[in-house]
Amino acid sequence: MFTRPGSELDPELLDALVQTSFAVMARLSQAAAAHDMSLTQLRMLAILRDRQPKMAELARYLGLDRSSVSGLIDRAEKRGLVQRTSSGDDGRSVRVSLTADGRRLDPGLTAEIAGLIAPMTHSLTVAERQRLAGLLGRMLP
Amino acid sequence: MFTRPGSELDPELLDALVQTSFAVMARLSQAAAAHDMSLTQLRMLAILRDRQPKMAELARYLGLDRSSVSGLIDRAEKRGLVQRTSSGDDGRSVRVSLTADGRRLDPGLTAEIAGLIAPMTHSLTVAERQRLAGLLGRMLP
DNA sequence: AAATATAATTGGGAATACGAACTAAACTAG
DNA sequence: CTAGTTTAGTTCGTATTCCCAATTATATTT
Repeated sequence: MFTRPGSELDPELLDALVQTSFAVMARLSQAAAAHDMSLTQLRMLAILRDRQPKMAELARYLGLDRSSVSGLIDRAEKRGLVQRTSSGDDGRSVRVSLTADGRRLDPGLTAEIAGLIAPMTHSLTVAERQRLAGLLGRMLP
Repeated sequence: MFTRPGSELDPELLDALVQTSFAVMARLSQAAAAHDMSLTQLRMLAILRDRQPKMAELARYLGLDRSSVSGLIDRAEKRGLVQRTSSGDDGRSVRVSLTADGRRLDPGLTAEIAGLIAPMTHSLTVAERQRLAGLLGRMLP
C-alpha cells in the first residue's frame, strides 16, 4: 500500500552511488582545474571530441539552456578552443567544433583524468574492477 | 619504462565510472531543483544532517574556499534553513547547524533522490545490486 | 505574402566560486 | 605583559555559470 514505486532501493546502494559520484566529480573538477577549465567546459570538450553539434543539440547533451551554451561557447571561442561554423543549409543554425588548439588539449586532459581516477580503484582486485565495469555498464542507457 | 604510475585503469571502467557519475549528479541536481535548491546546498544539508561543523570544517567537507562557504551559509540562513551559533570556547569560531525548517526539508529530499536514482538500478537484478553496492563501498575511503 | 515557428543571441539577475584584503580573537615569545 | 603571529570568519571585487524573457534572423506554413 505504501510502497512508493521505483523507490525500492537499498539505502546502502544509494549511498554508495552518490558518494562515488561525488568522489569522481571532485576528481574530474580537479583535472579540469589543472588545465584551467571548468567541469562544464570539460564536458563540452568531451562531447565535441567526436561530434560537431548545433547549439541546440549541444544544449541538450549538456542539459543546459540554449542561452547558457551561447555564453559557454563565447568564452571557449575567445580562448581559441572551439569555433562556430555556419551550418550550410540552414542559415540560422551554427555548428560548434573543436579547433586544433582545443583538440590538442584533449590527450593531456584524458591522461590527467585517468591518473586521478585510477587510484580510486586500487582497493579492488583486477577481477573486481572488471566486474564493476560490467555492472556499471549495464546500468547505463 | 613508460607506464605512468596509477594510470593502469581499464578505459571501460573509467568511462563507466564517469558516465554513471554524471547520470547520478544530473538526478541529484534535479532532486535539488525540485525543492528550489542547488547541488551545493543539497550537499551542505546532507552534511549538516548529522554534524554541526565550524565554517572551516564545512569548507573542508565541501572542498570549497572558506569565503565561498560564508556566502553559501549567508543565503541558506536568509532562507531559514541553517543558523550560526558562536562556538562557546573560541570567540572566533562559528558552528553551523540546521534549523527546524532545514531539518523538515530533509525527508522529502531524501525520498525525491531515492525515487530518481532507483530507476537507474532497475536493469540490474537484486543480487547484482548487492554486488554493486559492495564493490562501490569498498572503493570509498 | 503574411503569419508562425525555429535557431541562436542578448540582456538582466541570482548563485557559485576564487583570491586578496580585512577584522577580531587567541596564542607565543621575549 | 605586551608585541607579533597565527587562526577563524567575513567582506570585496571579479569571473563563471545558469536561468528566464525578449530579440533578431532565417525557415516554414497557410
